[in-house]
Amino acid sequence: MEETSALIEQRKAKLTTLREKGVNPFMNKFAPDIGCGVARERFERGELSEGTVVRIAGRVTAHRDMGKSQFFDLRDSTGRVQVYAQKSSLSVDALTLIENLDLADFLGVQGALFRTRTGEPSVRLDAVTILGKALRPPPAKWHGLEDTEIRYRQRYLDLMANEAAFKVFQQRSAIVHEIRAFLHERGFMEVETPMMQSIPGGAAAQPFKTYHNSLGCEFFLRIALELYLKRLLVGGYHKVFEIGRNFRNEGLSRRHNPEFTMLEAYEAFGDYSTMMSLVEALIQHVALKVVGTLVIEHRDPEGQVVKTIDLGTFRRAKYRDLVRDVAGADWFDVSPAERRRRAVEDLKLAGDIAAGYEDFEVSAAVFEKLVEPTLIQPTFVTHLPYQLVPLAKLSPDEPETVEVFECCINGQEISPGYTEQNDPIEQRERLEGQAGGEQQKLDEDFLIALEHGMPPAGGIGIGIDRLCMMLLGQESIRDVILFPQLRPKV
RNA sequence: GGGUUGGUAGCUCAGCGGUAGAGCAGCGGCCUUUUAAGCCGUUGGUCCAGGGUUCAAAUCCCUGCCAACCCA
Repeated sequence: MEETSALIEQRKAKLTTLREKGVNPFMNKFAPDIGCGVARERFERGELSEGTVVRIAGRVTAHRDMGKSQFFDLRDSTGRVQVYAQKSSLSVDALTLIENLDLADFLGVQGALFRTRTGEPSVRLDAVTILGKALRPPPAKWHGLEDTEIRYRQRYLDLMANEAAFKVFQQRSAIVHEIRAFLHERGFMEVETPMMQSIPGGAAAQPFKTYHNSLGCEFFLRIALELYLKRLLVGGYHKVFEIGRNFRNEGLSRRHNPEFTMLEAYEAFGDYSTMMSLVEALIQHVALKVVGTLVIEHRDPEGQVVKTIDLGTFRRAKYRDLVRDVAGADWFDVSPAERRRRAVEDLKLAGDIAAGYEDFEVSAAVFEKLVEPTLIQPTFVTHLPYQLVPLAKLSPDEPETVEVFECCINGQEISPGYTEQNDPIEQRERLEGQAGGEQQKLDEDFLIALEHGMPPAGGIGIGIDRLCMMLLGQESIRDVILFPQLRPKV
């Protein structure tokens, strides 16, 4: 970006002026003794008294020039506080600095706390240091930055201009922190497994390819964590989890980013039922700690509540019952050909049902298109057809189904979980017979690991991005990922 | 991949065949407690790119690029 504008030239000229007068506009160090927002709050609460000298540092976000009196707002990650400078009492250096000040510059300020006539908690500037000159103008101050493309491509500007966005990513960080705390508390060990895999497994998805020069072979970026975490159960760890990036070479949408963050956790001697309790407790823990409530409100841009999600109770429902609710009580009693006809003609799913779809995939399309989007309140969908989940164990009571749940909230699948298959012979058969006839290679090493004996176990995955969308009231995955993937700009 | 909407000053936007506009920011001036400070003055443009229609195109048409939303 070599483009120049008058605004940049003006700022550069001020930079030169500062240098000429012996002021270093990019000071190496300034040690604040309190945050801007903290100083303001503690003064307001009476914990700091008038006259207390504070050292604060932050970005200049507003400047009100009264002539001999100068006011500006200094902002850091804790908030903002007003600084007051009386020109007549400034040193020559400080005066030079104030006169060459621009919005977005970083300053270090020392001064005493006091209240202005209007009662605004302020710092009376006594000494000032410029810590980092901004050569480009910041986005406008009260419209914020609305251009979605700039918000995503230059997220730092979004964070600078939009307090709501700034807060979302602080909360996302808190969510991940609380998930770790919750799992550590229950004795889970965090591990890291390969992102580059020669056989990508654990899910049905298109992988990204890459190449290792000195090994001279292709690798794939992982599409799931599952198969490596189960190897660790074989190795003897009983409770493991990983939070990490998965990569899927598929479309982008409001709910899909090519790289996304998953939690997977496995517990030896657990099953899908104990894992359901774990997911429920985990989501409730995180909601209470980060949002402070189990009742999550989603609002439209005007601030009207458009959706309320009650995390207090998690309903349990069977897959087949939910499909029957939308497709007819006799849905599973008619012939496969009739089901396909009804799906295409009556339910208008022509575009969602490929010619080669098998019978269970027709029902799966009904579930995905007509049931899942309606599951706003937390629902564990159980007893899925076995073809959908080749890595889970069959239900003893209903052998056409597997011991699996899909936890749907906010109309999206947020967390699958199941009783993990630990029979190596059956696992091999299931993987070999996997649906869709995809030429997916078998991960022989994984099957060998199972042959060495894996304890019965329950496993879960939680899509962290979708969890954040649900908890933080964001309708686009791009609003909970700091740097979402966009087409590179030439 | 298809459809819809959008791309104009640093930011937010108006203009939709006839001289390129506003608010804020910037620059100059006034003001010793302001806070979306105020008042006076003022600078600033590859109207996303390329082609076409026209006496005349930001505006109409075509192609392309980028984004958002919807659909697949």
